[in-house]
Amino acid sequence: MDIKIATWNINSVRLRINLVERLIAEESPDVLCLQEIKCINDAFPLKALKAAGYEHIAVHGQKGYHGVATLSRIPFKKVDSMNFCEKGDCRHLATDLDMPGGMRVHNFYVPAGGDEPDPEINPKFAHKLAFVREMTRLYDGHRTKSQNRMVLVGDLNIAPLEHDVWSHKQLLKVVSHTPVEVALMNELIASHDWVDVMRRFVPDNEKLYSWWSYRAKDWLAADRGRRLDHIWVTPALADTPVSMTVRKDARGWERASDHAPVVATLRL
DNA sequence: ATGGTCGACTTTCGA
Repeated sequence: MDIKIATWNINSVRLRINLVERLIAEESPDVLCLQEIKCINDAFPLKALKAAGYEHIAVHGQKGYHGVATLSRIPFKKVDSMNFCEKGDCRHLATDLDMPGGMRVHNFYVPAGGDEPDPEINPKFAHKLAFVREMTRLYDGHRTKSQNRMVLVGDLNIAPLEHDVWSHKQLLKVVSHTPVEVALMNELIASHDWVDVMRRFVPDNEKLYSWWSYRAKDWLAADRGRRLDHIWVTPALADTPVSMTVRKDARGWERASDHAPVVATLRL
């Protein structure tokens, strides 16, 4: 069987519900992970998304900021969310899919980290680094069987490779591509042997982005993007990815999010 | 040259 998983930082799900519906109509993913829903659970557009074919919806929202939701055509066996950095922010959902062999889907919204790339003077950057460190310790020690087949997606707010940004040199001191956070992300990847699914399909020496700033006069012409969104799988699923698409066209839709959806299909 | 644009508990903050 194939399972199609999509991740999208929607930047207000209420404002862009029509764009979510459009992506669903065009891609029909089995699982859709949203970040920055920016609403409390009660304000989440549950009815519209159920009508779009998602009977199983986990929402972890808060007022105004952050918030994640995982929509699925496959039932959940279990839904968890971890509280990182004891902040109470809604930045994570883990859903166990009820399917042969099982599969756990982690949906993450990592703190952006503010502007100043010095944790000594910027508490937001310190929070980001602490958050990624906590992710590294997510499965210290033994994993359970349900933690064997895992997918981790989301807006991780870090572009680790040279060609994950439009200018490696010019972004070395820009939060999202600084050596300290890239090193932490690499530790996180190594800690669970995560496989970078996007880079399975696009070589490391080719530019690959999922986010383009709102501030550019012409985002498409300037093409000063960064790869902040990711799809990773554990080694048990390393041989399953058969396709991956960054829906860059969605960045050009009317009243778009600044992030493009990333879609991958796993063949089980 | 140190901006620019979004969305939200908008007159400010987070991204």
